[in-house]
Amino acid sequence: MRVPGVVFASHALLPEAAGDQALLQVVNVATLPGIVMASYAMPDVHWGYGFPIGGVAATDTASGGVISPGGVGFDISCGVRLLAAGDDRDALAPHRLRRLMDELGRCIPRGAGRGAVWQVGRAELEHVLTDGARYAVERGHGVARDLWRCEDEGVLPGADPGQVSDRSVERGLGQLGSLGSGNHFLEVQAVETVYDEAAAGAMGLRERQVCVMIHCGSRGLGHQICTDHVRTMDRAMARYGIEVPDRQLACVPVDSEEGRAYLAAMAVAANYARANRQLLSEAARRAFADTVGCGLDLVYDISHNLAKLETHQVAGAPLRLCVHRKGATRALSAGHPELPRDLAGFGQPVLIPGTMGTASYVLAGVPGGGAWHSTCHGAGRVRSRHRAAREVDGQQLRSELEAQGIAVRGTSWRGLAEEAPTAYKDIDRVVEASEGAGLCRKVARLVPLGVVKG
DNA sequence: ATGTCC
Repeated sequence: MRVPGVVFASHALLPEAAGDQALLQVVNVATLPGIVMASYAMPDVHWGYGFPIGGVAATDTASGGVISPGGVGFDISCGVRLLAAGDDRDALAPHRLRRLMDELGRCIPRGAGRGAVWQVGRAELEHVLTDGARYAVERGHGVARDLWRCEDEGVLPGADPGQVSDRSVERGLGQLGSLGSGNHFLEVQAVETVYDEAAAGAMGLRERQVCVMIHCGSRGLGHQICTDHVRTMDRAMARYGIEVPDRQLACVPVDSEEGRAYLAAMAVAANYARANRQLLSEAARRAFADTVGCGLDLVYDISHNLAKLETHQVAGAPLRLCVHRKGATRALSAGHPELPRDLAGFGQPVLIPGTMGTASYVLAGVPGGGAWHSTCHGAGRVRSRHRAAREVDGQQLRSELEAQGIAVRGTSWRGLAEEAPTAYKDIDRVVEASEGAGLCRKVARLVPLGVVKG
């Protein structure tokens, strides 16, 4: 290990599921060339590809620091977007909620492969890949204000479609504006508790308000980009004299041909993911307008799978770092120049999707935030998909959720069972540990009214 | 996460 491993967690949250190698992965990441300060893990840490999910690692770009696709994940720029409705939950009587959920269930494409809100050709897709959500808005899929409330204003700079394989583009063509599967969802929620009135007010949130949370990523396009660049780096590593304890940690110097190629391709996938969430927002807006007649204003949009080049003070000197966040969310403190002007006094909004049927959170960045201003990203899995599918009956789970008043529009019974709340850590404990560790503070807690499940 | 193996 070149640096220590630092795990932010309560004892109860430490990964202990049989065979969960997450803490070994924290150790493995600590061996990467150029890593600075520590290999960090958030309270929702669990076993991932190479890096743990919930891992944060920064490398010094000026002294051979590496970039590793495993430190971003296969679902590049997977993230969350929250929209606030004009209506409060009191206005959403059961029959109106049912109509709304039926319409969302009809118009939100989801599941492996199939369906997209926006059918584009190659030329149009290329604009999406370089200009992300901004291009979607320029083409009428949203309003200018949406972009002010997106991380990076909806566009990650430096995207080069020339670094992306034909196969990646092919996979991306038919999926623009779709949830995908696994833990991805679109939920109708209500604000249950506001912890910080001033911050919530600035974000446009109040108690009892209806919201829409969208959790999805870069679909097959991002997956293919990760696959392609892991293979390239696996072959190139030896030329740079790099050895890693796990082939899944394939990496190259940030400042190398392969490193720059990955970052340019990663930005392509990030822009696809941001446009994807923008298009799904527009579909949700149409469904709300048609069924309950109210609008949806964007609260924020933020990724939890990304590497970014950031300048941080290390031992009193500014260093240009490549900060990998995989299942970890950036959480800038108040006053940072990258924050939207009207939110500058409150810290970066951090959107935490809970497990299906449980709560979700809005958090904010705090001064002195550790781990390069990062915090948790969600509940964190504790049981494998296989085990959850064996132990949970999807149809029974849906009945239980409906009995709690949560409308469910799913895709497959098995997929529903794999995402059972029992397969995940308790989101309340994860958020409590994150706040307790000084990584963020609570702004609001939201509860589900209806879920469209990928 | 992922046309859950080109």
